[in-house]
Amino acid sequence: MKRTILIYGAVLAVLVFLLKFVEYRYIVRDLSLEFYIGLVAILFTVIGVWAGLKITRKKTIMVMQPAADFKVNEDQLRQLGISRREYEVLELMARGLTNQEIGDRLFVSLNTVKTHSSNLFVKLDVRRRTQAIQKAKELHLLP
Amino acid sequence: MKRTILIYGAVLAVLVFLLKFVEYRYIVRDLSLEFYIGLVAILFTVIGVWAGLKITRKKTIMVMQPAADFKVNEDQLRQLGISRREYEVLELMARGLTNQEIGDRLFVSLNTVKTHSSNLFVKLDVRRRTQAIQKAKELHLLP
DNA sequence: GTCAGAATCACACTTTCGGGTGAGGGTAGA
DNA sequence: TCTACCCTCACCCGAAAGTGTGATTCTGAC
Repeated sequence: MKRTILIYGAVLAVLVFLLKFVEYRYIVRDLSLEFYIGLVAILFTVIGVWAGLKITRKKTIMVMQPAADFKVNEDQLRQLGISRREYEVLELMARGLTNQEIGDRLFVSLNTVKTHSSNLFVKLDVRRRTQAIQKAKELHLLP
Repeated sequence: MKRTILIYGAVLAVLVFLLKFVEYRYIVRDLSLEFYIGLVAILFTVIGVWAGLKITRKKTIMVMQPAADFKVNEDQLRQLGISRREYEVLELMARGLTNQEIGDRLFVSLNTVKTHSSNLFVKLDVRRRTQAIQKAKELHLLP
């Protein structure tokens, strides 16, 4: 947050400086007032668009979370104690792969995948892979 | 789309007019150049923010659509030749129930559920229930 | 260095799935 | 009526999935 304020302050300072610079050029070069004004207008329109998006982006993402750009709920993952490997297995599971296929993709044995999936089921409190997928989606662990 | 362009054009026209008006006041009233520039800057910053939000809002809403109101794609069901009973099995399958549990709920035997699910897999062109669920969601047969 | 947790694998065993085949009954349309 | 489709069920068999126990290796934190 502090850093954000600093960045915004710096940007503002640069803008003021730029304004003064443009003003200087205007006086020296004798460009038309309209041109000068237009330049400022365009510049600040761009600034406005940028600032507007920057400010609202966080809010927007929160609202659209269920649909488009999905973000893994990592806090939930940590809370449930799901490890990296287990999560990888979960992902492939959700794509409908068999344990053997998952093992092949992750370069581990079938038994290893079974172990991971078993641990996964305990942590997700389910009994079958279909339930695991279901629950993982509810908890925003999967899109 | 045409209306949008018209609206944007009108706004632009108003802005130009406003610009001229402010300019006029500047000349008449003899306000400082800095004040004038500042005014334009603020005005266009606001415009920029507004435009930026306006443009991105539509995208956001469109993206959110699939999540909110789900409607079963019955045409797709008919096209694939999926019967009522098969769809019921598919639904319960997606909830993570075993074939036995599905049978209990639908008051039919395990073998019947197996038959239905087998037919389902052929119609959906998949090999496992996890894939069937996945595909059914892609085809908007399931939420 | 030690210790906890993760990742890896094995093996034996049970349960669940899925494929294939066949078959009987019900219902709606040609 | 006959045909086509749906629903139902059974049996067999093999393939996945899931359980339980135990063991080794590696890594990061203390």
